[in-house]
Amino acid sequence: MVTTSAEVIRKLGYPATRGRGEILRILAESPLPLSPKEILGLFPAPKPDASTVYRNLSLLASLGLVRSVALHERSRRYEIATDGAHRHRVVCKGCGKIESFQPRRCDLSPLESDIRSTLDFDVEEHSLEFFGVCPQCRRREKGR
Amino acid sequence: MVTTSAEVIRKLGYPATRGRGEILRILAESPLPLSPKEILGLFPAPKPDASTVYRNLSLLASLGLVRSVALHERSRRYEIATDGAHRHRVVCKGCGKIESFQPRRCDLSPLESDIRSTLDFDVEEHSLEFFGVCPQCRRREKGR
DNA sequence: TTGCGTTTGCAATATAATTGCAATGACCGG
DNA sequence: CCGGTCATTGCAATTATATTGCAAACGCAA
Repeated sequence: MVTTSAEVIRKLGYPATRGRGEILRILAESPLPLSPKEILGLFPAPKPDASTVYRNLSLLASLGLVRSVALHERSRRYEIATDGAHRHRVVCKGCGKIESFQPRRCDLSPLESDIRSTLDFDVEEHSLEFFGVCPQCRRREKGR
Repeated sequence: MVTTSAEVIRKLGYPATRGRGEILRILAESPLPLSPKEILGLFPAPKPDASTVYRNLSLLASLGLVRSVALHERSRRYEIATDGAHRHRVVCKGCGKIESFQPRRCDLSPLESDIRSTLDFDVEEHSLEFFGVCPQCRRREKGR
């Protein structure tokens, strides 16, 4: 039995509007985290107002259906959170290119217990991003 | 022999202005990463214009003397990068409290070689932040 | 289909960051 | 120590990003 995103949203107690469904679809189809503006750009006509996109991204994030990704940029980015797969990013310092990858292992539990015992924080999630130079920019740098 | 921050800046080819020295001092004395606005607030009079703070933070970041920290907030934060210590953050989802810590071990090199071999990116740095619930907010949640 | 509570579009507003330009400041050579 | 040069600063305007109030439109349970 398939569970549509609309059903998920309704089960969580909110009306499944067109905007919400589209945002989840757009993010699910994107290999990269998207900014609100990019999401709006990918909306089929009629495009909603930008404020609707912002409001829905906040709601979906608070419901745990999307996740915000911080990449040291001016604007936030969002990714789908419903496919369970935990992903990390590599960002090129030269050209800004973003690549996602799913780590073979991502065992930060020793660190998380450190945090638990030292700071008494319950850690619920983490965000791990890498910054470096992509092949193209490396070649360009070498060439100089 | 002591090396003042002014000397460091000059050696890198830029005039050592008052603003630059103060920013480095303020960040060096802060246990937490600060936003540009917070940094401005900590400036002794006469306070510079906000644009000066932004410009100098960009410059100091490009020189590698400060580092920006992304905590899923609207504004960037900055920390001193000259004390060598690599730090991570734990942010409370309830109240926003930020704690810094220096991990006992932070060995992400297996992940970084993964990235190197799979994506051919040269990884130069990473950013690892944790999000959870602090003791106070946990108590408050339980109490409800 | 109807009614009710939520969401949307729109416009205004808030917040963060960037830029152009004239005046000021840093610092090198003498 | 002083003057000249070039970078930096303050100021004001501008852009980018995000948030909010409110009336009209929509989603959905019965």
